[in-house]
Amino acid sequence: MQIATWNVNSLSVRLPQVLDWLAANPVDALGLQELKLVDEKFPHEALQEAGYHAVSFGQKTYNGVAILSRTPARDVVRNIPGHGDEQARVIAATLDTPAGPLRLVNAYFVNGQAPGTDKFTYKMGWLQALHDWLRAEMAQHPRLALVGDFNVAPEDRDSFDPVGLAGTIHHTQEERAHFQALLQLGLTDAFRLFEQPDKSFSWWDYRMLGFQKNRGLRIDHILVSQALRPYVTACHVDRAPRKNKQPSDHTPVVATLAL
DNA sequence: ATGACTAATACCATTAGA
Repeated sequence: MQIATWNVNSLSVRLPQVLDWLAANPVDALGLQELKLVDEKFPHEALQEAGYHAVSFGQKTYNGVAILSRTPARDVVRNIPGHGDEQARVIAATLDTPAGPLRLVNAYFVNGQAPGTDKFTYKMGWLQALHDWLRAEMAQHPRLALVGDFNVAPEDRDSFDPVGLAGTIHHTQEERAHFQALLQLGLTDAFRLFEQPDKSFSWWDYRMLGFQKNRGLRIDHILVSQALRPYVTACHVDRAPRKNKQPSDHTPVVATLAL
């Protein structure tokens, strides 16, 4: 089976591209971020016609996440239990595969704007809460994948300019320490299980010909638990949608699992 | 480089993204 993540930067605008992409890439599950719409406006019908069930957690204007899946999702959790949050950033659900259940956690991590800002403080608290909840979630669901827009470039090689951007948002020690803490829960970055091209990124700024110059960051990730890791047979970034007319600034990341 | 794009808002300028 294949699972994927894609920050679409407005599902209303990007729905045709999502449908096109799913037609060409019929993944079993897709985590979407930055829906920027309320649940009442979620395009269930169009996705159903494309062969996908969906569970969504939206809000007006900003944020919003959803899980699309070939089979119905169950035991849906919205946001981090016990962590009060006005922003719709997490949706988790269980998918039943022939080989057993797979727990999928799809998250739109906080951006954080810049170190020293209130938003950065919010990001740190959110990351800690996610970590603490995931520890319990993984104990309950050994076969777990955490996918989404992490808004963290884990290592220097995940940035087009690690020197110039050192210490800036997505590159700070604090953010990277939180990413490492997730790995210490037993999660593995599926992308790095395999040989990858240099300068592999998943986001490029809309400005200054960022994509054309490959001035990007790898901030969209698929992390798998120890129980899932042996089943991962491939993981790649699909740059193709970034070449669309009116693209999202992010592009999908896809992992293949022998499930 | 206080910049550049893109999307949403009950709006024609501001906020947010990363």
